[in-house]
Amino acid sequence: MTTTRATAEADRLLESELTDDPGFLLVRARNICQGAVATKLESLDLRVRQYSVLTLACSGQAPTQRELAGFLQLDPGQIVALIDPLEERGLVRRVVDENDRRNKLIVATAAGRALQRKARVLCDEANAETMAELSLAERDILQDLLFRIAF
Amino acid sequence: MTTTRATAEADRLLESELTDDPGFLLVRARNICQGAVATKLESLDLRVRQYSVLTLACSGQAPTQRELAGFLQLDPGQIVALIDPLEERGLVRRVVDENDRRNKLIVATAAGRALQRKARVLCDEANAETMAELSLAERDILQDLLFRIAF
DNA sequence: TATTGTTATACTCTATAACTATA
DNA sequence: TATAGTTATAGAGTATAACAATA
Repeated sequence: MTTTRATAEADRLLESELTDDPGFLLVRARNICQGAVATKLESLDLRVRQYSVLTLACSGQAPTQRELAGFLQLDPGQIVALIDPLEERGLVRRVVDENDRRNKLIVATAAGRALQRKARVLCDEANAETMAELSLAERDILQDLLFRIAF
Repeated sequence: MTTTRATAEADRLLESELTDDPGFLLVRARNICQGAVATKLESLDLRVRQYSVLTLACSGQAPTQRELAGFLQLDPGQIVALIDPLEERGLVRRVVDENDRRNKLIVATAAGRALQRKARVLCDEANAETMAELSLAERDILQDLLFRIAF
């Protein structure tokens, strides 16, 4: 995402009622945050989505691809293309669930866990930059409010 | 966006540290909100982006296409394709800026203003649904926090 | 020379449906 | 028959560069 913050250029547009639209604010905040994270993760050759999958694979919950799709709000068809490169790089493995052989459980390898720890640090940095204007208490409040919308 | 909330299916994944990542929460909240708004606006044959442009065109600020691009975090090249159908439908007009004939000012027509008012009502409904779990005071807080990240 | 809008192109993301293997 | 994963395809969204008109 090369998109500039491009704020100074059009300050007068803040007059618009769009500025009061929480949906619009969510889109802008998400774009800025996503852009910051994506930039940081480039150094590890990871996409934001791949980082999400890797983190879930590290959770110890051994999610199925179907569960990943639900949690990440993606179609199951997209999960395949998301996991393939991670598996090729040896970061995660697809383990057939012996209780139901249709399921493939996604689990991180040692290399995957190591990379996830590095990525996590970069993400935290990016998020801190994005929320630099907010106090730590405000960040906690935001997190709580977003969680209740998101789940 | 057909994406389901798909929460019940993978509640145990909430254990993952991803749940504490404000970037991930922003993405999920934005997806849910965007989906609700998009569904509502379908009845007016409006995309979310088009609604944003239309609202800015109604602001009385007569933005240039360049200013719209900055405010909406889009490349100038995309603004053309965004405005063309609105102009064809007679909702906005491109007015050459006589002070600088390179600029085209985007202004809403009477029909555009009427449609924007309808769309605004639908958006408010969608946003209210998205934030149903939050008290009115909490919605104000969220709006403030998001604004400070977004601008 | 620099900037606005325009056009074209390629790439990513998203949505949909059909196929296979297991149950 | 129903579900999990896979594959293919089309459409929407995004990034990039070149061009004409204007400054």
